[in-house]
Amino acid sequence: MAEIVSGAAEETMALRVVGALRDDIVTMALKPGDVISESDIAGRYGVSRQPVREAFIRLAQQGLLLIRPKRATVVKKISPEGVRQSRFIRESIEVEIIRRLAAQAGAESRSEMDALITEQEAASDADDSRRFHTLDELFHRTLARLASVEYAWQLIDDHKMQLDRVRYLTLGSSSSQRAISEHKLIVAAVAQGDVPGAEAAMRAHLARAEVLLNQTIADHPDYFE
Amino acid sequence: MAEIVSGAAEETMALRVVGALRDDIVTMALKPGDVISESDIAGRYGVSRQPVREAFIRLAQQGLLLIRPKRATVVKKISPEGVRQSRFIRESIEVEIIRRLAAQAGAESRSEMDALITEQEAASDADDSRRFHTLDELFHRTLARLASVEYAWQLIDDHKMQLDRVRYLTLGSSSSQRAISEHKLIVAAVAQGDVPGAEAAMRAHLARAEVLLNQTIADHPDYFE
DNA sequence: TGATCGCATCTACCATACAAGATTGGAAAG
DNA sequence: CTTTCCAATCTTGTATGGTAGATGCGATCA
Repeated sequence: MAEIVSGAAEETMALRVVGALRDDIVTMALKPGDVISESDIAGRYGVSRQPVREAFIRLAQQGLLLIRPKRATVVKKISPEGVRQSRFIRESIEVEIIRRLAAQAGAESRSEMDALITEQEAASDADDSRRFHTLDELFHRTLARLASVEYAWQLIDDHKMQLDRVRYLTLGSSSSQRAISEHKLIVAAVAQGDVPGAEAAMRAHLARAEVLLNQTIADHPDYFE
Repeated sequence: MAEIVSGAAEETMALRVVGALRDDIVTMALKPGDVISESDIAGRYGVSRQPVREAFIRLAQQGLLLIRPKRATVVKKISPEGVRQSRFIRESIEVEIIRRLAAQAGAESRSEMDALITEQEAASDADDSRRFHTLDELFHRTLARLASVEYAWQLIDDHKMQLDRVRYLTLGSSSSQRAISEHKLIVAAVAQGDVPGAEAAMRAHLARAEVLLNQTIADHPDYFE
């Protein structure tokens, strides 16, 4: 557990603690079920309990911590049902986004999407999974922006952290190639104005995660409820 | 601004303050743009600044308050774009819900929906707009439950408060009759397994809110950004 | 041996004091 | 009269002490 990066130039101590803890949780440095306390974290980061407490409240609202009053605060275990429903929300919104994109079909949109896919291929060839993850994130966000619903994307960003924890556990399984080919299918359908095709491609792309989820649960049963 | 209802048996002071403030904001007792402070609310409710501060953090994360560090805390003005995008999210999810319901079509589901609509008609005849609002809420939540995505409904419940503020401003305009007939159309389409029909009916039902929004902005321009 | 009670020791919750940035008003200078 | 500047007084941020509830372990008693 490293020191807080003071160079981050965050506004307040509380926000610094929020960022540090969130990173530790998403990257599994703090594992689901781990028990932490205000005093513990406060001492570890060299701040008082007050900003830590506020950080706990924020992270609890985001579903990463579970505050049990007068008892303890624990890193929330991953709820398989919650993951599925978060995925349902994301799928619902992305399908709607794709439908809009396919309907309005911009030429400059096509080139922008193509450029991102090219970058993803480069990252995949270099086995840079971290960069690939970032680009995949950007790909979906770009779809939202092109459909003029970028704000909506921000709204569901919180729930996405649950999915990120699962994704981190599945980092080694190189399914990048399949993801790229699926992205190509989506872009191609959008370019042709093929609404049902684009919708089906997007559903298939997102549905593949279900397999990974079940496998992850089998690999790390104590991280899930 | 009434006293905190101590009979509510809430867990902590902070949660009591959260509930009280949220009600005041949604019911426009605290208007968009109003400036409040921790000391102010603390004195008003007879508690210290600490639980009030935690309440502010929670409400800020839910988008109802805007904390400007070292300056002040204000009731966030309603963002028309935010309302539209929240509605986009809700529409995306509800369309997906209706699609699933229409596909699996349960007989007991039909009777449950019919019962709710009957109650709504009674509330509308009695001009009980508050009860009608509650029943309308229940109707949509029931749809989610019948589609086995009730947890997803909880996830989007936070964003719904933005819409509730707008809805509160449009309470007088008796559009209950139209809402009921629209609900009937949805249920009928679901019962017949008419997927496109159910989808179209749901979109129309939700789209009508856009008209109300524009009218509301015209009526209360200083409540919006 | 086994069960029950009590106390030491955790926890999060709340109150209070202090710190530091931001605002606002008026006074002073032009 | 206008402009500038400073200080009183707001605001939120942080630190710390005390409180009540929950837990766990050990002593005591049946």
